[in-house]
Parts: sequence; structure tokens; C-alpha cells
Amino acid sequence: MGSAEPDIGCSSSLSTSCQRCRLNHLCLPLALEHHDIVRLDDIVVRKQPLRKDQQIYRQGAAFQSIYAVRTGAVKASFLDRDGEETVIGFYLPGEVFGIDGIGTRHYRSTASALEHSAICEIPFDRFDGLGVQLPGLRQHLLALLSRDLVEEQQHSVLLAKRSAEQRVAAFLINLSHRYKRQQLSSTDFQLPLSRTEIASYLGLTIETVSRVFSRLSKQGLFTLNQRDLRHCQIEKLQPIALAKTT
Amino acid sequence: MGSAEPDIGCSSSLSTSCQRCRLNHLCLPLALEHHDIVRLDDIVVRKQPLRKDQQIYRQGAAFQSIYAVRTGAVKASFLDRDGEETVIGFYLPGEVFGIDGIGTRHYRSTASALEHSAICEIPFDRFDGLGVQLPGLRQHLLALLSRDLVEEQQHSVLLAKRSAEQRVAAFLINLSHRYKRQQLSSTDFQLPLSRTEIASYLGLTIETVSRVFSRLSKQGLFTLNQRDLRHCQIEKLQPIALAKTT
DNA sequence: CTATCCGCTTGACGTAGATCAAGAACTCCA
DNA sequence: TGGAGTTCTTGATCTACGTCAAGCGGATAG
Repeated sequence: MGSAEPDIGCSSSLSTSCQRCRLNHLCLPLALEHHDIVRLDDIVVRKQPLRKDQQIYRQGAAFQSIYAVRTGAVKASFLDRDGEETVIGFYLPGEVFGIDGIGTRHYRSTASALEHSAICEIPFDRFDGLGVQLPGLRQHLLALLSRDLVEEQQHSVLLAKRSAEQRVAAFLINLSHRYKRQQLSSTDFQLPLSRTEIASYLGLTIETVSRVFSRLSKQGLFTLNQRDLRHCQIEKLQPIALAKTT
Repeated sequence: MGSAEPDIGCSSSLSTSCQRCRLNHLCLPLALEHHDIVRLDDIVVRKQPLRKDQQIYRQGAAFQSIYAVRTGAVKASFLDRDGEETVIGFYLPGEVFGIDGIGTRHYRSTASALEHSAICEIPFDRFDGLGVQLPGLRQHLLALLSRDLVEEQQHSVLLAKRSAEQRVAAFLINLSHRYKRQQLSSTDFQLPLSRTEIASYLGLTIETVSRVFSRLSKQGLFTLNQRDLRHCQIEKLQPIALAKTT
């Protein structure tokens, strides 16, 4: 996004510790007492900021670390053998990704930056070692995985049962919640995904997504220019997202 | 299934221990040394056999235990507020379910027996306590969750991108693998789900599922009477399940 | 300032799968 | 042994969304 730039900015945030990170109440440290956060800090690797489209890990690569988003946004996508890419998820600041590699010891998707982003890497074996001493951390990882599983189940239900309009409405509601969690506006924000990516994530075509956006904004539920969403009326989207399939 | 019966049979298997269970190489004990299995055994509750449609837990109930299937089959389904039921998963002998409740401390779906079934209950806090002493068990649970997450992601991709025929083919391949894992025939088995349940699980209608079954069996890929599948040619289903969406 | 590209929108048309409707086969029970 | 309730199949029709095709506006480059 941003202009040209040799400098990618935010070098200040590069040096941030978990203790001082404004996201520590959302992210892994939330499981820890103040004095234990230091120990997590020791193993967290704060990476060089990434440019748009830079990859964090690739599908099939050996699993080594889990990651957290500090700034920007990251998508996970799955490439099937005909070269078709499917967006299976995306992650906003404070969210953890890469945990789907724990079981198979291989990443099952490719993670890449959706925009300029800063991420934290947590080498898994060190994290696991820490878990021995800090049961809270262990519990938290378990809870994280379990909640991701539930979300993925809900995504499946969305794809299995809901119309295009319902999927798009649910997508916007979900985004809104996740921005709110970060103390950001829940009614005005940038879409982290392109139309193509949204379509892929929701199991639709780009044309359908575009038409649904047009229709909903014509109904006055929000205004949308490119990725710039404004005045989103979540309470009016809610009934659309739920609606009886009768 | 079976005839009338006051006795639900398999009372012998009721007394089985994990050590002697024929599924112990698939199920939780696989993570353990022989002499540690006894400790797992201590906390496992071998429940009364369940009849078809009996519930194990209900959506929204407080999370207490995780479960494993010993015989029979179990489905997990999600009820949305219009009363529509969606089948989100099903579990065969040796498989563990209920772990999606760990994060929220509430079950997010209802689990019920698809047929006469025997299940093992593992109270989660005792299990968790055991995990402190048996790191292998802890790792295994983590791996289990992570692999379930991957499978759920794959299910989402199936729903997002694949045609009715591809979904049904993938479903049969999946079943075949899971029966094989149990040392059962991978080409001849009973479908654990009704047409209605299969349709719900695959995001289709019952009519479409039925038509696809007819079409595929007319092509000689298998024979199917009601739930009785025979001579299933997995290697011919594979190309159908994958096929280019071009 | 004009050209090319890319992301997005919009319209016209086609189709896979949904819906509606009927009937066949199997199950359960009297 | 037969009738009522399931579950599954099959056909005829409808429709939401996909496909194809054109055009627009904003961004970057020459």
C-alpha cells in the first residue's frame, strides 16, 4: 500500500516487548501474570516488517514456529494441485496463526502478508518448553486451538447453508467484531482482503461479491469505495446474516 | 440396526480396559507407553451403551469431558436459531470428539449416537491433570486438535469450491480411509449417515445426494443399497474428487 | 498528459443444483 | 398380513449464482 519507501516505517514497534505491546491483552500474553510475560518475551522473535505479498511460511514446509500479527494483516491460503488458490483464513493484529501445523509438523497452508505487516515469531519447541513451567500458557494454546476449530466449523456451516448475501453479511459482522476487539472502529475500516480474496474465502465469485456489496450499500447498510468501508450498520446486517433459509 | 433386544449386547466390551481395547493404537493411548496406559485407564469412564439418537452432550451445555467412540458412530450437529440442524461432523471407533468445547468451556454442538454405540468418557480436568505427568498425552491432545482444525479447513475448501459430485466422492474416500484405519474393509461398508445427514454435512440437498449416488453407481464405481456400500473403487473416485474446476 | 494495467462494477445469459411433487422400497407395529 | 410412517429415488421445473463480456476509474509509468 503506502507510497514508495525504502524505509518501511514502524521500526520503533520492532523493538517493542510483549510487556509494552498494546495488543498483549488479546494475544498470547493474556494468559500470563505480569512477571511471566518476560519469559515469553525471551523467546519471541520480532521479525523485520514484511511487505505486501511476502510469505511467512509455505504450504508443505516443516513446522517450526507459531506466529502473531503485530500490525497489518496476514492471509492463509491453500493451493490445490491444479494451482487453484483458496483463501482459508486471515489474521489481524493480536491474532495467532500457524497453529494448524502442530499436528502434522508441516504447514498445511501458505501464509502471506496482505499489506505491510509486522509479525512476531514464536519458535514452537521453546514455547512448548515454556509451557511446562507456565501451565496458563499451555491452557491458552489449547483454548486457542479449540476456538479456532469452532470458528472453522462455523465457517463450514456458513459455506454449506448460507446464500451469497448471508455470507457477505456474516463476513462484515465478523470483521467488525475483530476491529472492535482491537479498540478500533467497528463501523469504519478498511477491508483487509481484495474482492478476489473475499470471494475465495466465501466460496463465491468476485462478480457475486461485487453485486452483493452494491446491493447492500444501495440499501444504505454502509458505503464502500474500493476497500474503504464506512458507516456500517451491523445491527441491520445481523438479521440478513441469520435469516431463515425457509 | 440390530433386532429388538432388551440387551444391547457388547456388555463384554463394556469392561474392556484401554490396555486391552483393540482400538488403543488409534485412540488416545497411542501417545502412551504401555505402563502409562493404566493411568489413563483410571480416569476413563466406560459408559452404558447408547441407543440410536441418544445424546451425549448438548449444544450450549457446560464442557466437562472429552469422549472417544468405542463401537458404533456418533454425529455432531449444530442447531441454528431457526431450528435448522447442520451435521458438522461424525466420529467412528477410535476417534475422539468433544474437544471443540475446551476453548469456550461450552459444547458448541450436540453429539448423538448414529446407531447403537459404546463410548468412553474422559473427564477433562482429570485428563488435564494426567497431562502434567505424561507430556506425551498432552502433546497428543494438541496434535489431535490441530489435525481436526486442518480437517475442518479442508472441509471448508470442499464446500467452497467443489461440485456435488466431487463432494460426494470426497466423502466416500474419507469414509473408506477411516474404515481402513480400523482394519475394516475399505471397499465394503455401511454408510454411518442417512441421506439427509450426508446432504447436510456436504451442503447439498437430499435429492442431489441421491442423484449423485445413482449416477456414480451407474458408472460402476460401487453398488449401494440404502446404506450398504459394496465394491467401492476408490482409485476411480479419486480423480473425480480432485478434478479441475476449470 | 496519455497509455497500460489492475481491481472493481455491471449487464446478459447459461447451468448446477434447489425446489416441488410423485412414487417406490423398506420398517415397524397391530 | 397389511397399513402407516419412514427413507430413498426419480422426474419436471425454477432460480441463485456462475460465466462471459464490456466498461470504468484510479494508480503507475513513460
